[in-house]
Amino acid sequence: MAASPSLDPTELGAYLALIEVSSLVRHAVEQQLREAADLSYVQFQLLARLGDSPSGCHRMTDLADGVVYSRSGLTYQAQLLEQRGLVTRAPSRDDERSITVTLTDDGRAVLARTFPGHIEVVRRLLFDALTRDDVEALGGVLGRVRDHMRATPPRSAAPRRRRGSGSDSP
Amino acid sequence: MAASPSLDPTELGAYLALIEVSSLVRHAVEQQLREAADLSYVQFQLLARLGDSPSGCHRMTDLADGVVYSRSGLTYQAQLLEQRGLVTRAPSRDDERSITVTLTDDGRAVLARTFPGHIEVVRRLLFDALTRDDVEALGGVLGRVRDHMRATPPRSAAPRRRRGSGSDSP
DNA sequence: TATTGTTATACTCTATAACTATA
DNA sequence: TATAGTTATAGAGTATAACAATA
Repeated sequence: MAASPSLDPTELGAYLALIEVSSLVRHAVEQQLREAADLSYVQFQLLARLGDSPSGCHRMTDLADGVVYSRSGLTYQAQLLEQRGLVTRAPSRDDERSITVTLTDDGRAVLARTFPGHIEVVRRLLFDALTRDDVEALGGVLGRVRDHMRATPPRSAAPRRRRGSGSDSP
Repeated sequence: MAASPSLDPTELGAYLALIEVSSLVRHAVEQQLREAADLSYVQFQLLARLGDSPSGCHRMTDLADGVVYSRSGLTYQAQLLEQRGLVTRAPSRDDERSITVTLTDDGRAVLARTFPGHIEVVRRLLFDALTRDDVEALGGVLGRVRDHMRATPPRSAAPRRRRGSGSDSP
């Protein structure tokens, strides 16, 4: 397999541009979040995801699936947020094994206070150079990629599976 | 400040897709590099950049500008590569302050052995869902963003400047 | 037994500041 | 003085494995 694995120059260029752009955006955004609210990007993502939910809460597992790659990593970040009083954690009534993470008023306030600056950085870095057509094209293509990835065997969501390339039958 | 900072839904969607896609690509690629050659992504980038150079060498500063955000971070990674015999470091004849980093034969071999698998992951994840037009559009737009970013005050390349938004008097 | 989550631990990476040496 | 790079140090983040509790 992987006989002629080279990418077209066009593909290679797109890949390298993706890496460079996303790295710079990520870096700039992390810096802004750190200064504005002393939040890591993961922490911000957790708050944003909770804030986006109508109920303002999610189970740990749901959060882990969308944001972080290991459960322990999520536990770590959630603990930090809880210590700062930005979220609460409590067992779910639905399923006693699950923990429901809920955004507090303080957490919502921090989110509201942080979001504008975050968006500002993104817009300046990412969108100021683009036309509306560019933005639509970018979102369209990346959305397609995202859907493809979500449908693809997600190495992360299957901590059980040894990402072995064939016989993983225990 | 930042009175109406919200992004269009289109912009927000493009941004979120960019973050999710780049995170997943990065994660998958890092995993592959770690398993295939025990390389971090930064280390791979350094090797790739050196391999891409006609002379097979670069100054530390040039490498730092393109790959890493702090000089000490680059020193750290370069040391690891040197310990493994994948690069050499020697003072430049041109400017005795500079260190010239050179890819060794072993380094080139590792690069050659690692690149196909790397590309394979990228293609499967990123390009299998895209048409040629998609790829061209993606590369075009991201290339424009990259150019814009490179022209923009690079917070990273100016470790001296306190990125304070006006009065940075300590 | 399978799932949810935590803990303990070890390790990688990164950044800051102080330092040396050359231009 | 400014630039190129290293070192010391400290801290954040992540993953793995072992663990407890619920379904």
